Amino acid sequence: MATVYDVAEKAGVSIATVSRVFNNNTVSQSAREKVTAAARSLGYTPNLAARSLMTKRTDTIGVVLPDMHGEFFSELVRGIDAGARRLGLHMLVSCSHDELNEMAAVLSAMQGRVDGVIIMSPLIAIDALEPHIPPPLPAVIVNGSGGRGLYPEVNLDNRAGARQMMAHLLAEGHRDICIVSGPPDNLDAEQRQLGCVEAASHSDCRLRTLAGAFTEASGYAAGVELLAHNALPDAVFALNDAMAIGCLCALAERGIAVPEQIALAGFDDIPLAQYLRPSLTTVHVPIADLGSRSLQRLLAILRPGAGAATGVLVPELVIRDSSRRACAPALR
Amino acid sequence: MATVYDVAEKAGVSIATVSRVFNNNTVSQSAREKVTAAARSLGYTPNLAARSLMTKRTDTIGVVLPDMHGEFFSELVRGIDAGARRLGLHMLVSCSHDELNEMAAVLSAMQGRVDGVIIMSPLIAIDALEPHIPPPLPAVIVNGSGGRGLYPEVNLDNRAGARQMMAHLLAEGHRDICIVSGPPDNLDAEQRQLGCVEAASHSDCRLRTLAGAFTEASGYAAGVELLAHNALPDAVFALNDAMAIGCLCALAERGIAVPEQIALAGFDDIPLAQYLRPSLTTVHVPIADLGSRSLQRLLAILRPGAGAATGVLVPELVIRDSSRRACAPALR
DNA sequence: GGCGGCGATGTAAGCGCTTACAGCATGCCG
DNA sequence: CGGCATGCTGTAAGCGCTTACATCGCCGCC
Repeated sequence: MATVYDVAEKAGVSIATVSRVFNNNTVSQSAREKVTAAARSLGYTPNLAARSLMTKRTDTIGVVLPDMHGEFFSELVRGIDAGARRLGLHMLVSCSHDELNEMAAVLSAMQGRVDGVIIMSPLIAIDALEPHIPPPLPAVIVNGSGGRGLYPEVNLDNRAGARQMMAHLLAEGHRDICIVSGPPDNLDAEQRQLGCVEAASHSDCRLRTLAGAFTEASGYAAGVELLAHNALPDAVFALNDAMAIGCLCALAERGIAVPEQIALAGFDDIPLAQYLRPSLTTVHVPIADLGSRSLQRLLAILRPGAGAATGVLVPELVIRDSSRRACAPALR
Repeated sequence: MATVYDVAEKAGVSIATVSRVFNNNTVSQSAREKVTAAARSLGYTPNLAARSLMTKRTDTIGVVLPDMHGEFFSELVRGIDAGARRLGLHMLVSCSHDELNEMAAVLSAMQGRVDGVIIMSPLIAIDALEPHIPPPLPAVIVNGSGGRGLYPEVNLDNRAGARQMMAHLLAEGHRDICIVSGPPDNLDAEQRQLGCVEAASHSDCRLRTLAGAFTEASGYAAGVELLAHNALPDAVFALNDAMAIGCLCALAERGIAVPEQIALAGFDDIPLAQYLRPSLTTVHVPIADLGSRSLQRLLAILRPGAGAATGVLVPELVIRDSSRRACAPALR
């Protein structure tokens, strides 16, 4: 690999000038041209390790994620990557961390490789995690409430989303609503559930809960369990779309018509939600926004001056067929 | 930040000894203990830029991906990440590259940051891409056929998968089959289509093609178009599951029963394929394997000695309800 | 008892880069 | 015409680390 010395020699200038050319510093036009030509002909690329040894920057941000499947993961990463690339930053990703130790290990391994991290940790409470974030490492927490305010957070207002859905179901006249919950200890799931309870407490609604785990299989199981009892609820609110799909499958197998006999709703608005039969009423979560927003937040720390955006995203109710009052089935 | 000098001083040894402790070289037990203690008390972490300046390694591998949504992306990354973490490697990810220039830019930016790259490029032909891979950068190509053999490839045998599905549909007695194709120039799509044509040519089957784009919406559109003609085919084979779902939606809206009036099949076996009504016959693609396999391949270059696994993964036919011969609907 | 061998340690030389500082024209002002 | 600000360039130091090489005991053996 060619170095600044090779380029300098070939261009007939000093290494300082070469460096200046590659850092957009003040260099005469003629020198700049000589250097660029020499660099190209030698196939020179600055050695980034050496550079970051001097500059103390890596131009890389770390992304530490839990064990996520499907859309959520991809969208979030896309959201971050899009922003990062625009800013000339790279993205060091590490996923599938559901345990504090793993998380801590990854965070300490990232130290020195990244200028800052975006951490998503729906299972591990932030206050437990905070001591494991190496102090000099700027960090932003995504969707994990409960920090002591040491790190900026970007949160999705799961509670508000759940409240909206409940309000909709109540408005449709449902008074016996069954929730299919998320995995225990999952913060998103907890917040969604809380929203439901809040909304229900302001009404004369009966609320039951069935255990779920954010997977299609657990939704299916919940559907089966539902059918085992003789009294069917008016509506089922699965706390994510995957479970709603599993549940829908169970109901359809037993010949229960949705929404005629029972209304169904999900949460997340995954792309195919609108292509289910019936199309699924759900809460739209702007996942990519969550990613780009957290990047902005991180950037506000790394490059002071840039203003930070707000840290709360409010999801939006999307009403489709699966929750509509029994009537002529609409076409999509 | 503390350096080797600080630790050396505090431990009363030389910097070489400190370095040796952190690189598992021969050091006396007593020295090792003194150094570890000093390091911990100072919160010392080796500076990775300096280290890789010396060692010429970054312990990081690059992952360059196209614009992918949904499962595929997450699963692939999970497959790679799982293997990488086990080996103490990091993962620099860059996604959403559908254009040669972007791809080239990212590859050159990765040079020096990674020890090797895994490239997936279903839209850009490999022989066009190869000149843009910086020569010193070890690379593995995932699922992009057509290279000149300069780089090892890990491929999914899309063609074999499509042939299997066609064989199944033919065995079920379908002789008028409609394919919903993938995006133009997408290599996976092309291979799948080729497999279909091959299989059909050995039979007395009539094959039609409708344009698709691997999205639910395009599948829906294809379904609508299908219904516009009066002669419905016996079976629809959507070249991925997302389109099959869209198509199913269009058929259901018009009251066409699947599989009674028309059989339907997809490709990919996304997790929820089995939770559709009817459950979707599809071709199972071991995506995470694709990721871990390509990592293995890359490793075989980086750490010679480790044997490389084979580079072709054969997908597996998964027969569910959507293609079954008209009969009593099975329960899942 | 001297000597080769061996294992642990220290010394010092860089890895390739950025950047403070100094040097050197050049041009302008007094 | 001297002096000084200005703009470009070169010199050299040093970022924090690894590692070749030299050093130094120390042991066992001839």
